[in-house]
Amino acid sequence: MITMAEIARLTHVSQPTVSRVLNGNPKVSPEIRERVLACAREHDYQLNALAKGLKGSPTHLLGVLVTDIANGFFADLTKQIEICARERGYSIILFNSDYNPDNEQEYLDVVRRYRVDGVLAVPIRETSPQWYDYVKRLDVPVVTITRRATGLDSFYVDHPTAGGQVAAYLADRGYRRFLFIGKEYDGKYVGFRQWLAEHGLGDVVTHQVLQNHDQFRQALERWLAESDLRAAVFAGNDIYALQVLDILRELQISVPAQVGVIGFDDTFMGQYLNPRLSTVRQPTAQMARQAVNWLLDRIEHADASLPVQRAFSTELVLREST
Amino acid sequence: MITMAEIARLTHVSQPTVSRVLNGNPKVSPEIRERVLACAREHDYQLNALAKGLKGSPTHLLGVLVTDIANGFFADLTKQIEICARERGYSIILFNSDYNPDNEQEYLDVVRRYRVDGVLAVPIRETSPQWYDYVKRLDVPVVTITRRATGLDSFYVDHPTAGGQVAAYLADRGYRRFLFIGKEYDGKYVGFRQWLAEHGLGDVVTHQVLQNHDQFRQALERWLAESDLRAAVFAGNDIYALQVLDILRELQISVPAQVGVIGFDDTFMGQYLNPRLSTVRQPTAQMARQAVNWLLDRIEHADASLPVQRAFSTELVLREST
DNA sequence: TTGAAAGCGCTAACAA
DNA sequence: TTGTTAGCGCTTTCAA
Repeated sequence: MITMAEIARLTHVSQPTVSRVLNGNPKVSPEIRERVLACAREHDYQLNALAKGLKGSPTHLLGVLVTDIANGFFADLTKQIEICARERGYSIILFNSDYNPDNEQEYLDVVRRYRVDGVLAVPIRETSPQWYDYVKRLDVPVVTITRRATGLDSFYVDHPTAGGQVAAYLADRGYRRFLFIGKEYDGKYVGFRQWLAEHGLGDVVTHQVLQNHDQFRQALERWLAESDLRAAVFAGNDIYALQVLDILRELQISVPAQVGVIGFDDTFMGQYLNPRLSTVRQPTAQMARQAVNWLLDRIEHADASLPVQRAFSTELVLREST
Repeated sequence: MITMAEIARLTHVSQPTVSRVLNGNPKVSPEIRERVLACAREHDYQLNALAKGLKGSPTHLLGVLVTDIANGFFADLTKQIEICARERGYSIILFNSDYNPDNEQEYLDVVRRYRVDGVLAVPIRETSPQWYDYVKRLDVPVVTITRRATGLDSFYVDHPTAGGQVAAYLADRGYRRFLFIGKEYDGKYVGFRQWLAEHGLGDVVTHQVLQNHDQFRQALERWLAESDLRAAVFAGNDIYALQVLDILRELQISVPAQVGVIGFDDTFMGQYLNPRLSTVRQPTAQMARQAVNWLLDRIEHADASLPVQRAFSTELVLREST
C-alpha cells in the first residue's frame, strides 16, 4: 500500500506537503494539490489510520459492547448505532459479552489496546460497583445504553416504571393473576410487583425463569392449574413471549381468551405473530442516536460535564394477545 | 496510559527489554522479568495495538461486512464469527451494507485504513465483476460467506440447489402452483424454477418482490384468485415467510390446508410460529467457523493457495406450514 | 542477556 | 506556501 512518503517522492514535494493536501489544508498551491491528488488517486492511496492514531489523534473507532447480538432487539440497536456512528465518520468494533462478566472485562481491555475514542455498552451488571470502577478507570468516555448505571452517562428506559405500566394495564384489563418470565431481580419485575402490591394484588404474582421448553411447560401448567382467576403472563422479552405463546398453543389454551400474554421490546416479529403480540416498545432508534451523539460530543469537545441520565419512556403496544 | 518506555524508566531497564518481557521472550533474567511484570500490572499497562500494527505486524483486526445485521440470520452469523474470531485472538470491525453497493465499497476502503488482517464478507453482488475486481485489489485476504463468489474463497450454501430441493419437496407434497417471494435473480428462485421446468411445472411458477404490506397483500390475493390448483409460497427468507403467514391469516386462508408456506434460513422464531414454519436450514455455525478458520489460516500462514469454494448442504426442516 | 539505534506512516511545530 | 525536524509506541536488527 502506497504511503505519503512515496507519493512525496513521486510528485517531488515533501511528505508533510502531501499530508496537507490529503487533509484539505487550504494553503497549498493548486498545481501541487493537483499533482498530489492525481498521484494518490492513481495509486489508490488509503490513509494509515494506525499511524495517525499513534500520533495521538482520534482513531475514529468506537467500542460497542452488547450482551447478545443474536437477540433481535440488540441486533436492531447495534444497527442503529452503526448507522449513526458512520454518519459521523466512526467505525465500530463489536463485542458480544454473552452475559458473561469475564468477557465484558476482557473486552474493555481489548478496546483500550486499540485506543478507541469511546465505548457504548450494554453492561451486564450496570448497578454493580465493579462495572462503575472499571469504567472509571478507562481513559475514554463510556456511555451506557438501554440500562441505567448510576454515576455514568446512561441512555435507557426505566425498567421498573415500564413494569408498573404493564401491571396497571393488565389489572385494568381485568387480569387478576400474574406470572413474570425472567430473573427475580429484573427491574421490570421489581416495578411490576411493586405496582401490584400497592394495589392489593401483591399475593397473586410470581416469576419463573425460562430455561428450557419442558421445564417451562411444566411450570406453566402447574401455575395455570393453581387457580382459575383470570391470568396473564408478562414475558421479560419478546423471545420469551414467543415461547410462551407456543406452549400455550400446545396446551390448547387460547390467547387472550383464557390467558393474556404481553412481551417486551417490540421486536419486529411481534406484529406478525398469531396472535399478534402485545408488548412494550422501547424507542431503540432514538436511544441509539442520542447515545451515540452524546458520546461523540464528549469525545470531540472533550466535554467533561456531569454524567447524564436520560430516561426514555416506553410505550404500550396493544395487539391481540392481551 | 502507561507505555513501555515509561515502565523501562521505572524499572531501570531498556525499553526493548520491557518489550521482550511483555512478549514472553524467554531470554530475560527472572529478576528483571518479575520487576517489569509487577510494574506493568501495577500501572495497568495495555499494549498500544496501533503502534504495534504500524510496525507491520498483524493488527488482529478483522473486517466483517454483512448486508443487514438486523436480520436474525445475519445476527446469528455475526455472533458465530465473533466468537470464533475471539477464540483466536481477533477483534472485529462491523459494517452493515444495507444492501447498498456504495456502502459496501466505502467499507472496503475503511477496512484498509485500519489495516485489518482480513475480511469476511456477505457481498451484495457476489457474482459481479466489480466485486471480484475490488476484492482482488485489496491487499488482505477476503473470504465470502453465505454466497458463492467465483474465483474467491467462498463458504456458502448453494442457493440454486436449495431452491431445487424445495421445489422437489413441494411438488412431492402435492402442490401444483408456486409463488416465490424475492428477487427474480435470487439463486434460490433460479434453482426452484429450473427444477419445476424440468418436471413439467415451469408454467405455474412466478415470483413477487415484497415491498410493503398492502402491495403484497393485493398481489397475493390476485395470485390466489387466478387458479384453484393447490398452491405453495416459497419465501426467500423466514422474515418474508412470517409476513406471508400473517397476510394469509388476514385473508382467512388456512395454512397448510389451503396454501403451503416454506421459508428459508431456519431462524430461531420459526419453530415457535403458529403454524410452525417449514424452512430450509443453513449450517450457520459450521459455515462461520470454517470461514473464520480458513481466513485466519490464510493470514497467519501467508497461505496463497488457490481459492476454495466450500459448499455446505442445506437441510429441509419440515414443520406445520407445508 | 541486555542496550542502542533505526524506522513503521503520520502530524505538528518551527523555519525558511 | 513549502520544507525540515521531531516524535507518537512499538518491534527489530545489531552490538556489547
